[in-house]
Amino acid sequence: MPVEKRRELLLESAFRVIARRGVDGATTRAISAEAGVTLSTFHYVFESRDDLLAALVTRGTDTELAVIATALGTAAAGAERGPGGIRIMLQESLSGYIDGVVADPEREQAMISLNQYARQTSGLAELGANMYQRYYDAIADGLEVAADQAGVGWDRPTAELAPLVVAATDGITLAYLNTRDRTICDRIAEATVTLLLGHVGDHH
Amino acid sequence: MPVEKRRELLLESAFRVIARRGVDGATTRAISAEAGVTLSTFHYVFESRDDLLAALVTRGTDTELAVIATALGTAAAGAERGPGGIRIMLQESLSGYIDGVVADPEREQAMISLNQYARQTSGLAELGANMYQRYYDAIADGLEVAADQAGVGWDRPTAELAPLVVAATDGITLAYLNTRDRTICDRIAEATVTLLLGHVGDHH
DNA sequence: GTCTATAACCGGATAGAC
DNA sequence: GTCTATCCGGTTATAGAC
Repeated sequence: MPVEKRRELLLESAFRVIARRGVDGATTRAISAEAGVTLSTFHYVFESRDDLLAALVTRGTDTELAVIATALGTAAAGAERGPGGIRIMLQESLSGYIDGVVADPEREQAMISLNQYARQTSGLAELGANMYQRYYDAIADGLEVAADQAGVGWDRPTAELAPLVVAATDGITLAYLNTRDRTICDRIAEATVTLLLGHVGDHH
Repeated sequence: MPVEKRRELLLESAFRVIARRGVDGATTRAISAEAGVTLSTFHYVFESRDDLLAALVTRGTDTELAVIATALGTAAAGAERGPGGIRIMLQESLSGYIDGVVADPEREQAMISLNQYARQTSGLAELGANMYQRYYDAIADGLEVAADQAGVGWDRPTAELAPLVVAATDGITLAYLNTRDRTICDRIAEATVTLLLGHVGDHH
């Protein structure tokens, strides 16, 4: 098997192990076993465990951004004109996010675990800071596009609204992971939608 | 030194080590060194590392609840009558929370690390679920008291509003840890206050 | 109660055969 | 490229002296 393929396989295996047992539970042995290869193969592909984890952190950020972008994109595409269009778009985006969390809570566990690892690992810490800025940018973009589509405007820069959305998704994720109660998540989402609608101006 | 005193000392040391290096970095050696005792003393007081961590998780929840209760209590005590009183009380509670996060981000790192550890440790997982429920209860109580004090009411059960507050604090914490930008936290707090004020009824 | 010393184990990483 | 075998450092936990 070519190195590139093995590399991908190992990254996916590592992510699954992290989802179950956290970053510190993701030993080189556990990852290799999950991928069905031996320890030597691991080290043939990656120089070290740290090497794999760094790759996984950047990859995780990128795929997460792609997910956000498509989620916002499809929701925005279906938006009708007027504030009602924005409302529906926001509702669908957030309930779509909740669907994702409920369908695969372990994925979120893994993302949180990786974020935390990055934050307290020198060399990856700046990357974590960047990660949030990129989330903010992506969401600000989505809000912009959606408003254009609906023919409305925001009463302040979307760069100031985006952090509210990210904070809401973080709050939703932690609420679900800790309580496993979707109703609570739906309430947080509903409140977030109301909040954002309060910042919709008459028209662009 | 009596066992009870050593126990407390070791728990505090463990918390500090976790704040710096995470739960997995909190080895028995590191904790013992931080406390200025040897490994054997550790095992004289605690049966095992797992034993200490379990104790720390429950203790962490309790102290956090106490912090919340007093923060809400003092903020509520100073509240004037009418919706304006509620607004000030909410603003002060949240900006006080942000002050705490900014003053000691590592403490929050430790809380997050412990919460995550509890969630994926069998035997402690249920405790994590309980933890959030207790936060909800404490905050619901605080909202109730504050409304009484201000002579107003909420347009729905405070049990439904409390998760919004917890989600907001989670969002604030993660925003700060990842961006180190207090301005963003203040915006999230301000939005949360506005959101909650939207649920204040005319009077109780 | 607290120490030093050590047993038993697990983790990352490498050597060398194939 | 992938394997088996091994080294080595670090970790939990315990034994036994004081």
